[in-house]
Amino acid sequence: MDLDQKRLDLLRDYVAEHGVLPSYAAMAGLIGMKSKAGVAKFVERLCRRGLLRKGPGGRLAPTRAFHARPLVGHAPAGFPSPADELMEDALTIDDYLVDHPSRTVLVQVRGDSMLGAGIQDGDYVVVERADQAQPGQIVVARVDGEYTIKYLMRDGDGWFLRAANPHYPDLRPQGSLDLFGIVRGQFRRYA
Amino acid sequence: MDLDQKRLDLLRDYVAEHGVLPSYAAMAGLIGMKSKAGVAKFVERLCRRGLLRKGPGGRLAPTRAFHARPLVGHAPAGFPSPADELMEDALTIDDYLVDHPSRTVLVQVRGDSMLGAGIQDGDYVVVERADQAQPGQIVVARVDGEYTIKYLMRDGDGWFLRAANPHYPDLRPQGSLDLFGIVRGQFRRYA
DNA sequence: TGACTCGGTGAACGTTCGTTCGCTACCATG
DNA sequence: CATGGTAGCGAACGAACGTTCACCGAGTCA
Repeated sequence: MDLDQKRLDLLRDYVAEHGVLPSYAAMAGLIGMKSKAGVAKFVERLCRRGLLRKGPGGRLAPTRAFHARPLVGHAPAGFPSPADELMEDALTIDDYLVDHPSRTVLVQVRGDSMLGAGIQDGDYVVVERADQAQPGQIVVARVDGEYTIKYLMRDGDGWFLRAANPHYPDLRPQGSLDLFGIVRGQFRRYA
Repeated sequence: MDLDQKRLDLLRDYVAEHGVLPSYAAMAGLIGMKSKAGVAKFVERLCRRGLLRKGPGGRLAPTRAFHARPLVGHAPAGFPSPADELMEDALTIDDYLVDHPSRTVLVQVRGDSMLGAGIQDGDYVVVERADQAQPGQIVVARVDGEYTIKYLMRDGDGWFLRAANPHYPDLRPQGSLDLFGIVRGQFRRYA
């Protein structure tokens, strides 16, 4: 329904501003209704669409889908008109990049040693704390007292780190190579 | 306080799972208290730290800071021990990448024409819908019926699109060049 | 040792919440 | 025309909510 879509937008704006869903009474004022009963039916429609749900104690909660951004298609493959935002495809950036919130931190990258892997100076990487990783993964490690982002590699002589930029030499730790975490994702903003 | 930090983690996990803050009673069970009054004081401490706040109608709401992920420093410049997570620096990925939620969509990139700008095949870009842009910005545009991601450029002959990959020729639209949106950000996940 | 703060308990209180029910209006379908 | 489904109104209800108050033990400082 088109009217409900308008109301949904108002709801999203409210949540963006206040961080919580409004009470039924407040929602009535928000979306232009006069009775809480009307709101209840509206809410039930949203639940059916999977945008809201009722958690423990009957508390109303927004779902993933509520926060998700529409994913309109591919480029340059020619994607469908953005008008038909069926929300069939949608994703939440944060959820997509972070698997284990409590073990995850962000690190801003300095330098161009990983340029070949699409990681530029100034980019942020999503790092999951870990003390072991697989060869081939991009990791944040401390080697000889300094933190760095590199590919983790292994050969007959043991573990070492390799930049994606061929101008950098491989890094073989003198002592131990201690891992800070595994790079799970990356993001960047344009001016 | 260290104890409150532990409780905060529990709270975050709860919110991650249910999408809403628990009631005071439920929170008591969660963090191991026996009275709602104790919870009220705990909540007040979190409000003072700027992690929660009370919205309209006294409704408790998580703030930006509540959702933010710790930003531990820079690499490879040698960043401070992750132990001192003062949360002084923290950011919310979604907020960082999206300025205008209602005008923003995500598009998955196909092809390597923007490789030089650090945008790889399979990456997602954050696109803000717009029908005009500045020269030099990365845009999604439809040229001769096909959508594509390129630098928007302008010279004496008018507007055209340029790939970051020098193997691709400039794209000069036969008819009009219609803009879909401006690329505001980019993100990617590693296996 | 006394005074004070801080984190927590337990109970009581008034409010606000979401639910429910009956009703009306509209609109498509047969 | 009758019919059934959908959208909203208005009022009433019980339950759950967050607040408040008095009280207690542990730590701290003079």
